[in-house]
Amino acid sequence: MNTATSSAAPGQHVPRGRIDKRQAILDAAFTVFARHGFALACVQEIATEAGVAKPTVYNHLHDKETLFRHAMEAAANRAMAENLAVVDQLTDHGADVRAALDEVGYQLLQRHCDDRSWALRRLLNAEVNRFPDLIDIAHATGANRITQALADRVARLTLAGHLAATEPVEAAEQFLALLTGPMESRARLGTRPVPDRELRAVARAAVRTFLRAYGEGRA
Amino acid sequence: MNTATSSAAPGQHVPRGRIDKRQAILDAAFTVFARHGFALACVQEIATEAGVAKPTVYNHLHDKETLFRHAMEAAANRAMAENLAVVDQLTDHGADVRAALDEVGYQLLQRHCDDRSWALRRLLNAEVNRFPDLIDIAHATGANRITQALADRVARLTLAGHLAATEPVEAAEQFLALLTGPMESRARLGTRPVPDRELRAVARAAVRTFLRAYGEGRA
DNA sequence: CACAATCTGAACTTGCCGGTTCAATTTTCC
DNA sequence: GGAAAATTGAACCGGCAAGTTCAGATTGTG
Repeated sequence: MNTATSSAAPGQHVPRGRIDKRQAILDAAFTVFARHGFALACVQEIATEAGVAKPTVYNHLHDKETLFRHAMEAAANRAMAENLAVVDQLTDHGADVRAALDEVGYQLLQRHCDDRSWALRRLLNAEVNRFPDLIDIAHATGANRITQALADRVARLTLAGHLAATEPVEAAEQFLALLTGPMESRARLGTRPVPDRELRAVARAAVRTFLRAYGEGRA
Repeated sequence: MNTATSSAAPGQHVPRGRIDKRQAILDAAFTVFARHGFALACVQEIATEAGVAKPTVYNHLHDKETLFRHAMEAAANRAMAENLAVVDQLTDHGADVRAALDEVGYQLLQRHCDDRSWALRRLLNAEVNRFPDLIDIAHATGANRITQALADRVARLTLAGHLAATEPVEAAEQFLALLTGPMESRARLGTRPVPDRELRAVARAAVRTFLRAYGEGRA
């Protein structure tokens, strides 16, 4: 396979040959699946969106199901990486815990309210009956991973005397719940863009009650 | 030919005439839609599930879309009523706030983890693109309604000196978030039955941090 | 320039389902 | 008992999309 030649996107013009068609197909597949759902998404539309002919799609990914699986997995991995990067920011700040949590909470909410994030969760919900294994993969590489990473940070903050979290994983779970819970009703399942001001406000509220419950002054 | 008296299930003799076919059709529709999603659910299967012929379905509800809408609306109303009944239990108990919140939280989680509740949320997520108005209706008669009812109870408890919630709606939102948030990862979108013990534990944890943040001792 | 592999556009087969029609039967109501 | 309304089974139409096939265009390589 000569997919090697300049896989790093030399520019814009799509060279009619075989370059990184595969990635383009996966991206287009996620977009179209997000638009119509699995059942009504036709492969022709995916091919068109990717600037590719239909047989080419079937050449790279044998059928619609594997196409869906690979597209979902790629999207989940990307979202997970972004969220982990945000959580890792909680390492340095040791002084002002509230400010650090505010910022991390805000950025987590930004990722949470991204169009592709909403689409990913929507598709997981929608097709859980047809692809039961996908939810295991997504939760393992998704929610659980982030909860654990956040629990690590909480444990460090607790040892440093900045928090009083006796159960780091429980505290992490509840912090995430306080962040994402109030968004469900505001974002209308992703159909309504939430202004940054509102994200900041929700993050502040979440951090406020989190610190009231797990703040330094608590036993 | 007549499908003959008592073709099946001697328990409840099916009165072949027009009785409450409509309700049977709506129930069957929700079941089948939950099973296959809107796109792949065929009306023939709904008719069979309801013990009815296909033209009868189209006789009561003109097409597949209105059938879906009515089925979803009925399911949402039922779920809302059940949740409101639970929240209303928070009226009498004035003494032991923690015990009352524990019980209400547990029962709310039970409703939240019901199969039909999960199916309802799944379908809302899945078909939000095709039925954008459904989410408004569901949220208005669902989440918002319950949040407001709970906020009412919180306000009463605050005035009675049992809580220190300066913002009742925010407190209610966060209480619900603390309850339902940790369930997402545990219930696998409803594909995994969560034992009662776990529901109790999650409710206790939610009430614990809620009372730490909004308990009587707080300002 | 020629060879091999791939990509492309289009047409085709196959299967499924929404929605309708219709004659025969059943139920309800008077 | 009898008429009106509803139900039933079955067949039919129309449309849509998955997946395949095929000849011809394009690309990379020696």
